[in-house]
Amino acid sequence: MPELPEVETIRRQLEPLLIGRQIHSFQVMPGAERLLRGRAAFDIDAQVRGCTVTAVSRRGKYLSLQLDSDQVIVIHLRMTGSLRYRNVEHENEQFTRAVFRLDGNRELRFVDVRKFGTIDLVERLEDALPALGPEPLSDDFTADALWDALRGRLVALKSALLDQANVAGIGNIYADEALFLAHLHPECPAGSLRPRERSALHSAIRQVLQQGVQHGGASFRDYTDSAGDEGAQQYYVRVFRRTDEPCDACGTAIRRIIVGGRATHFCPTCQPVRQRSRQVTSKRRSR
DNA sequence: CGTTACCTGAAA
DNA sequence: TTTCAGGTAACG
Repeated sequence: MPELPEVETIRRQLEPLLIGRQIHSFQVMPGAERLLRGRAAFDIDAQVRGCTVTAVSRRGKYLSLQLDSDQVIVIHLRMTGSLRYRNVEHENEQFTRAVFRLDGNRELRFVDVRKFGTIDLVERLEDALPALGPEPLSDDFTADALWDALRGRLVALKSALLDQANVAGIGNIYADEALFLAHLHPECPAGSLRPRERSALHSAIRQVLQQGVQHGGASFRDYTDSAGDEGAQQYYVRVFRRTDEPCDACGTAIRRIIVGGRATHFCPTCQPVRQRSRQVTSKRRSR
């Protein structure tokens, strides 16, 4: 469920709460063992016991807790995962799948209805990450860097935005929103963008993600932050899940289509299919 | 490359 | 009862 702005919101909340805290134990609930991707809970528990959290970071949609043992806990929330920072006495959330017991009678709870989320323990962060594109809110993310990822590709532009190897952290909400802001049709070939469109897309991506962070993320269905509160970004979306509602730029009914297997929302007037898609040139060399 | 599987509950 | 879901990896 959570995309970059939601994970960043959680990171900002947890950072001051977790830094300096010692982990007393780690436990996985019965039936949720798969979230460790084959590793045994007792093994993780043995390694993190007594360790202190020294940093809380984010890369794309991954959250990581650096430990003073020089190991890193890497968490991905996938579709319905969330984290809760609670006092031990606080009522247990339904669908709690794993718990880090901390000093001061605190707990970090991993809650996840669908059990898609994962927790890894590694020596170096990169060991737990797949190939990821640039961080869209960092200086590394330039219009040129974006174009490097899109050039030569025939896939639907939206699918390219969802590919974490191109840009890290964009998900279904912010892909639709960025394309709306950039006036680009979600199905146009990724490699067909002209220079102005590339820079429009580049700034649209940054804008929607920044706005998402400012509003504490978007709570459409499941997302809540580490205190259990909702974000506000759902009140600011222009197209996402607004099927048949009037576009607030031009009044045209928002359309919903499926692109790359994902529900996709756009304004057919503000985001027209390009008359003649320009040739996709220079094939991109394989990474 | 597009499609399917992974899970489970809420909404239609 | 069926459809749908803020994601990704594994298919063919």
